[in-house]
Amino acid sequence: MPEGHSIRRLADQWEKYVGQQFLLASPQGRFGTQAALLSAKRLISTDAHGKHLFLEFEGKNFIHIHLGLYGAFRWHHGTSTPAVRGAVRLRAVGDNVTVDLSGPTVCEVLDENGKSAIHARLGVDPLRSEDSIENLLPWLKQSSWPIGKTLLEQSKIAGIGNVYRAEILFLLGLNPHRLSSDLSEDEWREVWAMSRILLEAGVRHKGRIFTTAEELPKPANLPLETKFSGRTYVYKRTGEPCVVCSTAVLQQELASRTLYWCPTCQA
DNA sequence: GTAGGATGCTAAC
DNA sequence: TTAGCCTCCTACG
Repeated sequence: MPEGHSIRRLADQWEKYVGQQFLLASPQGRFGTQAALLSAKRLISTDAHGKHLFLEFEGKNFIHIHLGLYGAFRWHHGTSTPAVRGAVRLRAVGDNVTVDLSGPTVCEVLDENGKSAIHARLGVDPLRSEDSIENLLPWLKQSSWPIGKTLLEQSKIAGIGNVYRAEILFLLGLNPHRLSSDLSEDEWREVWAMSRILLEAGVRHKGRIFTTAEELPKPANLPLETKFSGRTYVYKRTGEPCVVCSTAVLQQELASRTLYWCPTCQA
């Protein structure tokens, strides 16, 4: 689940508890010392940038979390504290909620400078309304990276993962191997706009990626009244007929991740 | 019921 | 470059 939309959603969920005190513990042990340090402090604010989540506690201390591939939060509403299930790195107990975090790639406490350093190495985020792709255009114009690689590069564009990469490129009919410098500025603006639309939809759909949803933009030349059997157009659909042209969807490695695409629609 | 891959990154080598 | 994280989902039987 954890592409940028999931992290934004988590920040929104935590936002409801701003002002509350949390008792922090690390049942698994790996976050024990730092949990003790911040335990019983009030939650001050939340922030999400790309796939990184920040929870600010009193004293300008930030818990920085990156879920990686497996990481997950489990929310238990109510006053009873449930038994720990699995390897829980961080348990936060508030007035009316218990939140368990397991399997993150990163869970650490940072000060303001540490947080700034993370922001500094992340690119523009389609879910941060103040961000735009305009300042990145000069870099894109001279980049020889294929766009399928650029979209996953968190230091340039933050928040897009492997599912959204495949779906964004398919919806716009872009060949993933085209060079970043080969796209016009307007094409990059379209990529940005589509990224925004899809990630925002992911937040609305409770963190589920559902790019074929009715209200979303459709690929060009989509036959009328097409019925979809899945939540994505090409992601994880190797060998299945493309919904537009019936060509078999291809699978191929690009930037160390499995890319799915239609060689006809994305010629 | 079980096996295996994955929406991703870090740290060790 | 590779192992590790340690969970969830899907495909298979």
